[in-house]
Amino acid sequence: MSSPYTLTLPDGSQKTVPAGTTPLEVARSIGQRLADDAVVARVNGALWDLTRPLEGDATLEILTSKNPEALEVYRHSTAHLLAAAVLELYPETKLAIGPPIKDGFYYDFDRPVPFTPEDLEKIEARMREIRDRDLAYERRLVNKDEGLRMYAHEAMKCELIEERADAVFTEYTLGPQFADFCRGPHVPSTKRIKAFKLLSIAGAYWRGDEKRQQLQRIYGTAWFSQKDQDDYLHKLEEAKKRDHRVVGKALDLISIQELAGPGLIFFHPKGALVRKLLEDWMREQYLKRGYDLVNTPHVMREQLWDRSGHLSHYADNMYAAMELDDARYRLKPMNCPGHILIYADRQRSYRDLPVRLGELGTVYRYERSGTLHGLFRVRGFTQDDAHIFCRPDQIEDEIVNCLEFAVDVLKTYGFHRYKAEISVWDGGASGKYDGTPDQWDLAQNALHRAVERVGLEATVMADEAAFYGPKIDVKLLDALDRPWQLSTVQFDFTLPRRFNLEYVGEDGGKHQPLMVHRALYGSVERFFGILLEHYAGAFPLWLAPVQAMVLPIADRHTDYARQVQAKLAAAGLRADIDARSEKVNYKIREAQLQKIPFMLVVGDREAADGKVAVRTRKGGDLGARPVDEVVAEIAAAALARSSDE
RNA sequence: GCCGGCGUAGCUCAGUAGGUAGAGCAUCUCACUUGUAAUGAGAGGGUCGUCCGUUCAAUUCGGAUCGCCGGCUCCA
Repeated sequence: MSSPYTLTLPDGSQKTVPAGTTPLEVARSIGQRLADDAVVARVNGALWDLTRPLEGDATLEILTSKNPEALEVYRHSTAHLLAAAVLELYPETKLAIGPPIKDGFYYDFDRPVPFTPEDLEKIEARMREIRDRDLAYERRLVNKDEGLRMYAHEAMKCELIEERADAVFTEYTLGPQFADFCRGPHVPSTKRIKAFKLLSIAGAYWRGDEKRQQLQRIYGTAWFSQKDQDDYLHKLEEAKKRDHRVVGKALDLISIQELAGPGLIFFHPKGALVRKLLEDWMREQYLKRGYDLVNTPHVMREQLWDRSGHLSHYADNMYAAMELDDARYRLKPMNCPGHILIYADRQRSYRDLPVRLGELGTVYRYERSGTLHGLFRVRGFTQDDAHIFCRPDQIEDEIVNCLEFAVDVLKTYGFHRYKAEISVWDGGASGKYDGTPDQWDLAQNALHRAVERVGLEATVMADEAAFYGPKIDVKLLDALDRPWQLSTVQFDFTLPRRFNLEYVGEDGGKHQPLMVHRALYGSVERFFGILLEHYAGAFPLWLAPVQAMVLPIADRHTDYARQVQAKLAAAGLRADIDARSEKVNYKIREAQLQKIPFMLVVGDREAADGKVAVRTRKGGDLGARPVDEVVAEIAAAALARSSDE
């Protein structure tokens, strides 16, 4: 029992230590710096408190602030600090859970009186006070029955203990008052916690279930150093500045009108122009890639939605029926039934397949008011929606084509980091999925093989498929490393059956085609918003609503400026002229704020020599050059659709 | 939908312990004719989101409602 332990360290070396040694002591024996920098240990693969004695031979790794898992532990400990501060200030508060999350942590509380922003300051101050007391995070073993009695006043904790705890569970204390049912591990003591800040208060449902009580969640951020935290807060500020709602307003691209209703987007002239470019590009691609463009009505009889199953599965998200003289009509929430009707309008031969029907289809969905968000979550939006009907032997190629198309979209718009998620079923165990095991196998295999063929990095999400079929989603990281979901390719085993879709096979018999939904921008509105944030409003040349602004220095240069503008227009460029009687500095500032790619300054010298002084929004003053040369160059750059400038 | 916060000029925001409001920018007018990120002066502009209530009096207090923001839930 008291025989020494043999520890295996990450470099493969071995170390013998007395029984009951803690990881922290081991770290110290290696070096004081390591001990100072240590946050948590990994013992036999599991995270372990630095101060928890080892229990036998083990592999041991000391995790320092360089390790992402250590940061999670650190944030979890900060969450405990928050809870301890809240209980000191507001002892009647009940605890729910307080996990680390990306960039920080939160803790959920139940308290009759809501927290206010002023409370947040008080709590944060108290956290610092407790931190300075340097209390230890002490791990204690508690017998389950005894624990339930100890936590009797904490109903939510009891619920968790009942559900998660073994016969003996662990709790972590912080000083004499605070104890929390918790798996741990934690940093050794509160003085380890350096930089943190409480950020916001929000409502959250107990266990994420909206039928249960609503708790108050306090969000915070925590970092190993003040600098890391400052960088993070700075990044938040930057993100705020490129918020598409702010930029969209500043550049006069879009608006949402209260009189018209929430979640409904108005595209102003410049926004509409950019949108047209996005749509034109997409339609061009459809035709190039063998899709047929179709258009389907915006309102259709309710029977159609009954047949498609939307009425029974999706009615909550649909606008209410309109009574017309002969029937009830519904605004379309999806384009698929319309495309299906076109497919089914005539008999299809196996030779006709694949049939690819595409539409920029505007759909309306009733989204709950609290979920609306700028262009990202709206009630009316346009999907670049296509449905592919094909034979089983074609499906893999079709998926490959969809994925290549999706990657092309990403590259065209300047997104270089992305990955795929394949959502599969649970194997049929739950019975919640439609379709036969054969269908699921066929479809999921096709998805996996297609991902491999395209060379996409993909993760498999078990039991995340839609009930009607597996899918693959493409997610991207934008200029600020924020993830967005973009393209989606989804199998549908349900609709072909509901609409009795058929084709006549080689054998003369009738067969059911496979059907795939796919949208690459997803929603044009949302994609527009993502682009706005990605580029911070500075659209690349080919998308910029105004590509060049001609700036006459004085009124006498206006005529020459118009000639320059005419040349730009003749080259197919969108050029404006700022002929106001203002100083050049003023005009430049405005053009710059409008993120116009090229400013062409013309004064006496340029007018005399047939030149323009070129200024780019990024590069500043580039000097004077012949007009024709400059126009040709800009036109060529626009045509190249470079995503960077 | 739920929890919390917010709603004052086109924009960003100040203000009134209840006595019908103010700045900067923008707009308009005039002067300046300008050389790479804001020329100066003057003028116009708000039923203080909407409705109801309390009050001699409400932008201010109370209630309702609409919208927005941060989350939760849900999702393209």
